[in-house]
Amino acid sequence: MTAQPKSIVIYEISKNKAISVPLEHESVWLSLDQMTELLNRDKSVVSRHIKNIFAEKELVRKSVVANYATTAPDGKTYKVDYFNLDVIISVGYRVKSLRGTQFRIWATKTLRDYILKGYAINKNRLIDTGIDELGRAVALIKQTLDSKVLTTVESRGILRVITDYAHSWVMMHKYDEGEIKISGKTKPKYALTYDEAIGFVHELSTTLHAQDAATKFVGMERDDHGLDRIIGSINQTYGGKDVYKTVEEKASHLLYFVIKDHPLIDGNKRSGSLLFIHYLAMNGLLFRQTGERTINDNTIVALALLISQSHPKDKEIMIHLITNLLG
DNA sequence: CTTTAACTTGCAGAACCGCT
DNA sequence: AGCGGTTCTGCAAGTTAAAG
Repeated sequence: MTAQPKSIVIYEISKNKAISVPLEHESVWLSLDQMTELLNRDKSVVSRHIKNIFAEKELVRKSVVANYATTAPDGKTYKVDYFNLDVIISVGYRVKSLRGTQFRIWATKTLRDYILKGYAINKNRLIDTGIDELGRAVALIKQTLDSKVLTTVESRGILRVITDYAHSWVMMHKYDEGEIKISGKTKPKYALTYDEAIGFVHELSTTLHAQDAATKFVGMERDDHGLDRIIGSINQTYGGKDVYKTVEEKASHLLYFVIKDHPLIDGNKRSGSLLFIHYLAMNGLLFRQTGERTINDNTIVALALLISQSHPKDKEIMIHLITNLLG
């Protein structure tokens, strides 16, 4: 495996010096030489610490080491061991130096929360590429969602990844932008009606029941006309103008309201997602000109989970997030 | 077989810790 | 303060592996 890892600066030593920590395969990997620089110690010292870490069975070698090929100045390639975050932190704790101390403080503070996700994000990166990062988070869980039936523990874990991620994203944006604007530029040409919507919901519940994948309450309306109200509100006009002007905006609110207001006894996430997809499709926004989906099923699953976990005060940022993903 | 780079090991000094 | 022990450290000298 050859790797020229994408670098992200995450560890600032001082105002004008920082160490680049490469991100690869959803984790952080450093070679011996890089750790030497990071921790400001002789290579032999780092080497010895690593050896001890494995000798003392603090970590198991094969689960934390990757073998890459690097190209030396002479053009030859050598195999170099890359050590993951666990090793970097372990060595960091053994090294006695100012650098080591700083690293430990930084690692404990900054990294711990991100280890779960497998990668670290610094503030600027988060602001610049927040939406891409969510996409990455979604991609990360994609395999899991695709490949197997989830246990409760696993789905909780995945949920935590999404919500943790979303939380940081929300915080950063709130802090740095102050105000959130809702985007989108597609004019609606199709309006969803209640009858149509409830038809879809019933269809969904029939399908799910046929697959034995739902309780009998899925698709059953609560008795407060919630769904009707939601559809009314996304079609709502004020002074002859739509309150929500674009398809992106309307679709986002539709998804958000169905999940958050739970007009159905059960199956709100699934129904909301279905109506969301339907609404996008009818307004020609589900597919790009290339025929590729604007928003794939996994992303919608992630969004649905995210919305259901989100705090009501973060409604605008959720809407913002969805409209951006549609953009 | 030689060169080169990556990595390990031997060694001695320094810092530290608990104990007397 | 002095002692024995441990851990960490850099240097120098080693081994290992890739490739001409």
